Amino acid sequence: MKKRSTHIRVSERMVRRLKDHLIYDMWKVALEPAKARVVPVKDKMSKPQGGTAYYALCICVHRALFYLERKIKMSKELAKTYDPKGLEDRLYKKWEENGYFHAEVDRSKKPFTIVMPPPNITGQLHMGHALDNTMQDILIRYKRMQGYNALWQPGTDHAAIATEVKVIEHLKEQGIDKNDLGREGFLEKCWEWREEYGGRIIKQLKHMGSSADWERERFTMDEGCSKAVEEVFVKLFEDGYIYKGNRIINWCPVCQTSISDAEVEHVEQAGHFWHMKYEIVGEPGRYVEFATTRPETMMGDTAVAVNPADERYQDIIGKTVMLPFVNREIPIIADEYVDMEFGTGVVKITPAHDPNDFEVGKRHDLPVINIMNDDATINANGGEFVGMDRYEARKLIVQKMDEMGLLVRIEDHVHNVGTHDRCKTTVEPMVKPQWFVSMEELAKPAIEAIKNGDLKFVPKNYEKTYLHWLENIRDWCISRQLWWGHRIPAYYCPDCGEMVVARSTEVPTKCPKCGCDHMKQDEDTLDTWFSSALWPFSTLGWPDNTEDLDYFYPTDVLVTGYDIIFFWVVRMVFSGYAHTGKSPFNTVLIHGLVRDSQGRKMSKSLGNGIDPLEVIDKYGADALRLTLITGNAPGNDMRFYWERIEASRNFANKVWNASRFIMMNLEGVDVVEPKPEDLAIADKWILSEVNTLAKDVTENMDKFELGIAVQKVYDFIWDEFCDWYIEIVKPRMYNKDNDMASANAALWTLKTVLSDALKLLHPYMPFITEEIFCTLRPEEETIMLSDWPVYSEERHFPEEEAMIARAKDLVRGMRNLRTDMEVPPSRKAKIIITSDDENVRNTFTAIQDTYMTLAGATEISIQAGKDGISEDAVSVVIPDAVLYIPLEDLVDFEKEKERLTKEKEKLQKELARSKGMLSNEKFISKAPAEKVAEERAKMEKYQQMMDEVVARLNQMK
RNA sequence: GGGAUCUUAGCUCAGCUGGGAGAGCAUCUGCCUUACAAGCAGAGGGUCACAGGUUCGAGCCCUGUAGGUCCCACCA
Repeated sequence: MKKRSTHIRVSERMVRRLKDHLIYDMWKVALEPAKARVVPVKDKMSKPQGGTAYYALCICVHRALFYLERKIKMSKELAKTYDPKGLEDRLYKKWEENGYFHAEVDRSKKPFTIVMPPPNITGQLHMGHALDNTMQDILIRYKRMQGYNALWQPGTDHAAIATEVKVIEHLKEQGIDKNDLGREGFLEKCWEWREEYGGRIIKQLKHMGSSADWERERFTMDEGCSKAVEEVFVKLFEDGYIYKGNRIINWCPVCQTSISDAEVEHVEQAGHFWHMKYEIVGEPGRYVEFATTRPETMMGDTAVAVNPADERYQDIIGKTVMLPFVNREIPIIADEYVDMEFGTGVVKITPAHDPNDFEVGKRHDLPVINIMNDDATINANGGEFVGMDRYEARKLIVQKMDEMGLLVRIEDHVHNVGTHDRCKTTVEPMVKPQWFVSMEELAKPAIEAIKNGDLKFVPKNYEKTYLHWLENIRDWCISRQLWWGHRIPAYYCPDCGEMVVARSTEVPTKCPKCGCDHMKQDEDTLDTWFSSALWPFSTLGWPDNTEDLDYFYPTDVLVTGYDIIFFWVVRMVFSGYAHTGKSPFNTVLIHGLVRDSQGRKMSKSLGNGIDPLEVIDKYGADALRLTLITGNAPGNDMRFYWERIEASRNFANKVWNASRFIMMNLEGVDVVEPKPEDLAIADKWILSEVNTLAKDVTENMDKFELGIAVQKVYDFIWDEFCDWYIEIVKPRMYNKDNDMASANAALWTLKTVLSDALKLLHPYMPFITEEIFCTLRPEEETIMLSDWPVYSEERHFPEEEAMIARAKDLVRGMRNLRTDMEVPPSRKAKIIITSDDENVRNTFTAIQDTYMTLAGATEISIQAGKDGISEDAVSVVIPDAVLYIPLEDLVDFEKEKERLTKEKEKLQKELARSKGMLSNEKFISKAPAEKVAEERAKMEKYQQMMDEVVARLNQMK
């Protein structure tokens, strides 16, 4: 436990002054018994502050002690600053132990379901998770408070490649090679690794305050999910959507597996264009010149192609050229694919190592010659270059071509190179037997879903991205040459080659064709996303027809980043339609990336990532959550910087202190619901404000405008509740007038409004709100199951709102005047309010106690005319009234004139604008009547204020 | 090549269906005031990228230009 002591913070300069006056030592002596000490502060307060020093000199020792006693008393009850440490873990434990997160089928309630995007078991919590999970938690907590049966279904993903790479590394450290262990042995290690580290990310998510139903935690490779995967594979195969084929795929030479198109990231790279030539057979000295970015593939060339319409090459179509090194004669063919305008209009065709060439090759029945091994070294088909790495071979080939006089020139060239998004290795297109999902038919309902409104994206513009991808979809390569993952349920007969696809419960022991008894399962596993695609329903029990599935499915909202729309969202949607007949969710809430303060992507290699756990440790989870949600439009990337976290922390502290103050005043007092007539105008006003706030926040949250919603709560608590209401009711709280009913009403209102505000804030800042709520209302068990505030017409008080608006105008006018005229706040004054309007005068009388203290008034008199106002009073014009303050000795007439002139200019501008609009006939005739009326009212108000200012100026002459 | 998106105060960003430009941070001034100096009260600061158009009225809608970011795409 941190030991607390009370500090009096003073600037170094003040300490010097105090010492000069011998007060310092006296002060220290006086502070001793209170165990407090004076701490000179270097930072903010070291700037010269004449007023501060002056004030300090005036403080007598007794007064210092009075404050100290109070401060010490308060620090005993609740810490002076909000300290999230300790408190967060304690509250989270309470929530979890009480089962607040758990959801069971309950037909009397409406379900609300979110499936958590399963984090990789290899993952460490990063800002992306933090944002994603905060948004989900906000929605879940909100709906739960609204009375929905809210289920947040969590779990983890087996992350095939990532995990396999991780475990291989792990084994390497122990000197073990994957292949020595064999498939079974390796898988055992993977499971062990998962046992040890796989739950790490879940623990970290809990630090965020995530209220997921951990009792339902799932894993993409657990029994149920695996069953779902198998079922889907078999079904899709039987229906003809899954096929095996020898196609050109993206091969990662480092991970040694095929990858899908979505996993290929195109990166711009500076490379070269090598212009080379092949000699035409039978025409010595005649060459065809072409350009290539990848000379090393030339041993796999099986043709040279030109455009059939290209006049330059008409006479050579059908001839052959000689391929150097391997001395193979290859044809010159004509194909539309070749762009005549580009380069020399000649393309070398390498069907085994280029997707386009593969297509050309198919059209022309060209042989496919693979020249590479799985690790991207040249194989036996590469003649003399066998065994070399692809880049090494490239260099040597260029050199040798040059020596043979076949290299024409080298050009610099920037081009897009496909890389594996996980390891950044340049992918090698290769022809291999792989499994595919035929997408065209399956995509149709997913496209239709957007068009018929079954599925919508927030923000909406991502629907275009989604549709564009689906409308141009290509078949999905689903097989991976990995061990960790769902093994493809296909079985082969080694004798006759027969293949059977079957559920594990129906695997044939004997080959159905030749009857042999040694069927072997396919070595490959499935793409990780194949199982994630089923996540919304596999976690609820599918393929079995469970109660959970029937009740919680389809889910309501899916929250995820725009970066995995193609990987995941698209695949979940088409899978949902294919296997359950429904879209797996009706709304996709998309968020952006969290970037660093300079707008760069946070990445390990740059080392610019900010660890959410570090932020939580320093500022608390609530501050982190608030920072991630505010100041950013849905779907946009956001920058993270520490100043923003501090601002959030400051807000938490504000909430903490306001609550602490209220609770201190509630101590030992029995607060009861006041009679309606006991509620003061200010009470009704703030009750009305929080009532409207509940409506607005609910509306924003229903539209998924989370940032706007919490911003409104923030503004309400800080500006309206703390800076106005609490200040207004302080005299009543202290019960200076000895009016019990009034004090009770004030305290009751404080308590009520604070409770509602805390509830509205709870989804965003769960910890601090829970801690305060439970202290404020010991009879309540938790805020997270309390009722969400609902707008009620009975608590709508427009008249009181208007009245308090007048009080604010008055106080602001007084404050401005004090600043302009340099009247110190300590100087209290008499205020005379004049207004011709009786109603206005009555209002100012009625709300006198709301502004008297804040305006720094000792006495208020309200009158119609200007009788009895001394000539040298200072005045402020506010809507419908003028304030006069007799400050004889302080009035500087020049300053006063200056002030009023400035005011006049301001009003003139406003008046000109208003008059301009109203004298525009077209505005009068075409704009809606209410707008015209509004403008007219404004004009009248300005005119009236203007008249007052002018009258005042004339009087001063 | 196609598409999306952005350009608003010194910085980071809000600004919902078009109706008097906002916040936080930073800056300046005054303040230890019966919760909070992680605070209070004031103040300054913007031709809303540019050019047209629609409209009584445009930061917002339309067209174009410039610049930035991102996604998709088979130009060797």
